[in-house]
Order: sequence, then C-alpha cells, then structure tokens
Amino acid sequence: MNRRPGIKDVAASAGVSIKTVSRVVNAEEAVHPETRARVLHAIQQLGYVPNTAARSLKSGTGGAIGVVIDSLADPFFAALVSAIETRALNEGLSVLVASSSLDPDREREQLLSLVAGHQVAGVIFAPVASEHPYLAPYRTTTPVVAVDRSRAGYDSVVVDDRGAAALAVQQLVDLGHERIAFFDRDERFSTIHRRLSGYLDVLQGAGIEFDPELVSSTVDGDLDYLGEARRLLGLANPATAFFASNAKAAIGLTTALHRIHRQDTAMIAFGDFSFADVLRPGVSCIDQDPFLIGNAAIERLLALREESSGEPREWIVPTALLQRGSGEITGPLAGGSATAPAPASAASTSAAVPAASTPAAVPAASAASTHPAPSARLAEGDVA
Amino acid sequence: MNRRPGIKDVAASAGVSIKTVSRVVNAEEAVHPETRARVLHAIQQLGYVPNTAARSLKSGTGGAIGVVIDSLADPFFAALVSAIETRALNEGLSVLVASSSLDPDREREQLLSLVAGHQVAGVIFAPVASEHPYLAPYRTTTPVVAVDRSRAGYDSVVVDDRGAAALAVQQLVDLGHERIAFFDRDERFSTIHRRLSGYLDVLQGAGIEFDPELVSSTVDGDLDYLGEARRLLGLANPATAFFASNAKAAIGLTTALHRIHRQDTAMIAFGDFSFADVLRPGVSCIDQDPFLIGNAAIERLLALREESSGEPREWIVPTALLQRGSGEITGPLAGGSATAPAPASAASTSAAVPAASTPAAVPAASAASTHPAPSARLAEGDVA
DNA sequence: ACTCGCGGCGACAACGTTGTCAAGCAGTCG
DNA sequence: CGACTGCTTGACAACGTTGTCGCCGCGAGT
Repeated sequence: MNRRPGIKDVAASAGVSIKTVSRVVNAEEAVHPETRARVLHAIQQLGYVPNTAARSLKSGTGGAIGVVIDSLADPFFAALVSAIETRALNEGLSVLVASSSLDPDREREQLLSLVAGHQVAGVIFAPVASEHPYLAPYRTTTPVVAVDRSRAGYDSVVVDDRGAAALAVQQLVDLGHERIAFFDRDERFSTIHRRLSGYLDVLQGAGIEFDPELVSSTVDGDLDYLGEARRLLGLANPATAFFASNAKAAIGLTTALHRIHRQDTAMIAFGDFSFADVLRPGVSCIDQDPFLIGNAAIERLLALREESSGEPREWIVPTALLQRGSGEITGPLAGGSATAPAPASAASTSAAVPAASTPAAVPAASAASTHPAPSARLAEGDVA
Repeated sequence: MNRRPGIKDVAASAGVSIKTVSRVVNAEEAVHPETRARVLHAIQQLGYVPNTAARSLKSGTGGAIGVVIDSLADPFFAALVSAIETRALNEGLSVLVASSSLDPDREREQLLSLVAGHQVAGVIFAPVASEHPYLAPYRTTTPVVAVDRSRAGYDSVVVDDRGAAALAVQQLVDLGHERIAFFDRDERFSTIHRRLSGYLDVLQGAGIEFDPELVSSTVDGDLDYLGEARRLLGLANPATAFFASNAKAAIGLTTALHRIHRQDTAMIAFGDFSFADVLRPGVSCIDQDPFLIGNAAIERLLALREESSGEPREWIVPTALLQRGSGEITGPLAGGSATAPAPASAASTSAAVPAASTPAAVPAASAASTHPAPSARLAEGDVA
C-alpha cells in the first residue's frame, strides 16, 4: 500500500545513515559487522531492492547490457541471446534485447536507444550497416562487441565462414562430386560471401571449373526453393550435390527435394538444424554453436569493461562438422565441439587467434552443460 | 570527447530553459512553434537522446517492459518475445528479457530485479511458482500479465489446452484408433495436465477405456524416448497412435520412431515444429502460434496500463490443427490460424472469451505478416 | 485606464542513489 | 599527556529529468 521502500526507509529502520546502507548494499569494506547485520536485517524485512534508475543516473552507466540482433524469431540468435543472458545474470546484469530486422535505420534507432537512452553497460550487436558513426561519441564509455558479422573497428566474434565452408565442400568433393550447387547466395550477408569464397577455394584446389549456373541467388528476400531445386537438377549437366549456405536455405531445399522425391542427392548445410539427423538421407551440417558464440561475445564484452584493450580484433569461434552420412546416423554432438574444433579451418582463412578462442571456449564449455546441446535445441522444454 | 549532451546543453544551444526543452521532447502543447523549431534543431545538431534513467527516476516507472520466460533457447518462447518486442517498439518501450529456467527462486530473483530494480512499466511472465506473493507490493503500479500458463489473480494469456488436445485426439479416434498413447506426461506443467484432461474427455466420449499403460511419464527431467517408444509398441495390446503432448516429446518420439523404423504409426503433436511436414509420414500438429500469444499478451499489458480493469481473467488464444495426413503433404499454413481457429475448442473447456480473443487477434494478425509464418519459424534469416 | 485571462516560458525542488569530504572515536606511540 | 593513526560513520552535493508554481506580456472586457 505504502510506496516502495527506499534506501531512506532502510536507514531509518536500521538506525543508520543512508550512506551506510549504500555501503552495505555495495559490499564495501568499511562497515562494522554488527552494523552490517542490522542493515541487512532491515533490508530483508522491508524487502528493499536498490533502484537501478537512480544508480545509473548517478554512475552514468546502468545495470543492463544491450543486445541488438536480426530477430529473436531466428533460433540461432535466440540461442545466442540466451547464452548472453545466462552469463550476464552471473554478473548481476540484465539484458535489453532489440531487433534490427536487418534494417539499418532501425538498427540505428535501437542502438542509440540502448547506448544513449538506457545507458547500457555494454552492447553486443549483429551489425547491419557497414558503418556506425553515431556510436562514436559513446565508445569511450560503452564497450561494443560485434557478433556473427565482423566490422572493422569493433571486437568481432565470428566463425570462420570461409574455412568451414571449404571443409564442407571438400567433403563433397572427396565423395566424388563435381557438380556441387551453391544454394542461396544472398549478397546482403558478408558471411555468405565468405562461404562462397570457401566454396570457390575448394573447387580451384580440386581443379573443378566453377559454373555460375550452379549458384542460386536470392535477389532481395525470397527465393523459390522448389523452382531453383528443379532448375539445378534439370541442367544439361545437373547438380549432384548441394552446399546449402545457411540454415534457411537448407530447410527450404530439403523440403523442396522431399517434395519432388529427389532424395538421391548429397547435401551439406552451413548451420545445424533440428531433424537434420532424422531426415533421409541425413544432412551433414556445419554447426556454428550459438552458445559458444554468445559466450565468447559476452566474455569479450566483460573483458572490455575491465580494460579497454588496444586494437579491436576478430575472435574466431570454432565450428564442428557434424557428419551424417548416407543412412548412418551419428550422435548429435559426436564428441562435441571440444573434440572437433575444426582444425582444418586453420588451413584456409585469415587470422587464427589462439589466445582468443581458447579463453573464450572455457566459460563457453561450462554454459553448454546448462543448455541443450546444439542439435537438441528445438527439443528443450517446449511444453508451452 | 566531451561528455554526452544533456538537456542543459540543448537548452543553452537553443537559448531557452531546460523546462522548455523537456516540453518539446515530451510533445507538450504549450510551446510556441518557432521555439519548438529552434529546440528541435538544437536536439538534432547535438544528437541529444533523453536519459531514460533520469526519466524513470523522476516518474517512478521506466521505459522498458520486463519479460520472464523459461528459456530463450526454446523457440516457442523466443518467438513469443519477438512478437512482444516488435509491438513494444511501437510504443517506444524496450524489452528486458530474463529467463527463469523453471526455477522458482530464479523466477523470484528475476521478477524482483525487473519490477523493483528496473522499475519496468509492466511485466509479462510465464509463471513457474504457483504463487508470487512478493509481487503484491508492486501490483498497484506495475501491470502484470501471465502467459502460456495461467495463474489466478493475473490476467493470463493461454491457449485452450484441453479443447485443442481433445480436438487432436478426436481426430485419431475418427481414424479408427483405439490404442492411443499419451506421450510424455510431465506433472510439472499444468498445461500438460490440461491436455491430458482433453485426452481423457475424448476417450470417455468414444467409449474407449483408459489404459494407464498407454501413458508415458517424465518423472523429473529426462525421458528415454527410444525406450518408451519400444515399450508402447511392445505392449500385449500395443499403441497404434500417439498423441505427443508437447513439441519436445514430439521431436523425441519422431526421432525414436525413425530410428526403429516404425513409421507405420499415427501421430499428432501439440505444438508445431519445423519439418513436421517433411517427415514421412507427416505429423499433424496443433499449432499454438507464439506470435499470436505474444501479441495478445502485450496488448493486454498495454490495456492494463490505461485502466487497470476489474477482475483479472483468462484470455484464450485460438489454436489451429494443421492436418498432415498420411503421405499427403499439406501446405504448412493451409489457410492459417485465421481460417481454422479451432471452433471445436469452445465445446470443451472453461470460459470462451469473445471480447478477448477478438481484439487480441487483430493486432496479432498484423504482426504475423511481418514475421515468418509459424511453420517457417526455423526458416527465417538463419544465415548467421 | 485597470483588470482579468491566458498562452508561453522559467526557476526550483524533487526523484533515489553514490562520491566527496570530514567528523567522531578509540587505540598507539613518542 | 598530547598528537597521530586507522577505522567507522554521516552530511551534503550531484546525476538529468519532470512537476509545481509563478512570472511575464498581450489582448479583451469593463
């Protein structure tokens, strides 16, 4: 009925000054144990909870971190945010989520709202625009980490797209395929562009001539999966295998292939998806574990709060190739990311960052145990 | 380099008092158009963004709403939060997410942090504990809406579990099945208990005797799907059809059935999941659209901010039964929730709330267009 | 001419917390 | 015995914003 208890009420109840209460709440040293006990008792009794708004008004930086991702409806990003939230809770931080919908204007609006409006203690974002000059005034006080897509000037947590894609395509080549379709090239995403590079790397290495007809392209937004699948299989020299450049494409393609009863083709997907191991034939996947990535990102952000280190750099999170050969069903994790941190990826792309991926992987591993395994993602507690 | 611009800087730059700037920012009436223009210009030039912390300190209630759900790694809840976030953005509100991990203590911690600490403008939560007495002091100022699981004393947005389950089981009965397994009874969830009621309703209505052996039970946490599937199919009088009480069970069961090559059984699942229409045979699903539910919840919350209406009540969101008969593959939405809002559900359970589900469905429908269709959930932009 | 009303605007306090500074108080050392 | 030290505590300002109140000037009514 009365208004919510404030620090003053606690102080009065404990017979001390508000400053002493503040000291107790913030676990400062110089408080007599007996006084501390009295204060804690009063806090308990009144159900006092410190006011975050006043705190961040005073300190200039608040008790939440901001996360801006494409969409929470995307399970990859949802899982990523989940990992972030779990870790943030340990630090006593809350998570403000905002989605960009891949719209640079909305991205700007959301970022400014978080950084300037809510004065978040840090930001993790999946960048959309190529530059974010409006963040400049805040970067001295607010650490920022890019995730999933790297940006110059920001610490970026990404996977080795090019290397992992190469690993996958190599696998198809090793199986004897020479007509490998690159399914769904979407120019909007730099990640996909890098995966295409990996694809081309392997073709060149194997002496296979690149055929542009084997590339499906999303122009802006939608692709007719069924039509594209028919086209690729109907070429004079048809595709015999598919490299699906992202999970969305993989799902669309799988559905299309099932619909036209062409399950005689090989396929590897970038991005794991549930049921990849139930389908016939099983679809091998490059698993980019969102929990690993999310953990690495927040770990990086927390480190940045301590000491805003020198040059921003790219932090590469290992991927795993989940083998699901014809008919044979392998366990979802088959050893897990710990045993299969894509060593071959080092063979292809840019900076391998040993000092980076190792410490990042340690806390990530602990989080993995509290979360569903990647391929069991959809399976978690969806009793809703 | 300088500190971030405050209202004072804007006032100085525009040659007015800070109060006038405040008036302009808050779109109050009594400001001369010319003055307003000057102020807006200054705001623009300085890149001023109002400080949320100060605002909520003054007003006692902040610019964010809190959402507490089981886990963001669960796609159902992730999509639900996504719907909430989209709508909240329209109102100029941010979203603070927190997960309960189904732990009542953690739920309490998270709720208090949001309500008392962050002074959110409202809370939407999937309740875990059966009671939340600690929320009482805040309920006069902070509206609260329960979602997915209903709680007395709170406006609750749920689906008609009992009715929808009955609809599904009836379908199996109509196909001639008499040995229908209830797969995964989990006592922790009241939703599942209600679904079991629907199951029993139909059996009784059809004159089929209930056989406890046909019920699989999760004791606490894990269930051996493969073992249970074998048991049910190995009974003296074996199961010929399955009602999967939730998406997790459906996925586990599907995987198990595929693994032992028993795709000759019928199955209907509560909760849609991607690939339900690709599997052979197709799995019919009761689709509880998280976007619909999320929209209804935030709509309810916003309404509660206006006028804290009288009695809290239950708001029932319609479900759709997605038919995916044997072999025949139906389009994922096949008309969508608009055309199949489970009319039969009215035949079974508690309060049908016409005034409720109708206005809730209107804004929900608009959001559905900006989001992927339910069954395409996994398919959205997962290019990460 | 004097007053009244009103549109436009500003001075000031207050929100709940923490940082700064200094005071009180005992024990210790010279 | 006085000064000094270290520990504990409190008074007060400040963070950026909005609510309250009142001032100013102008046109209309008396």
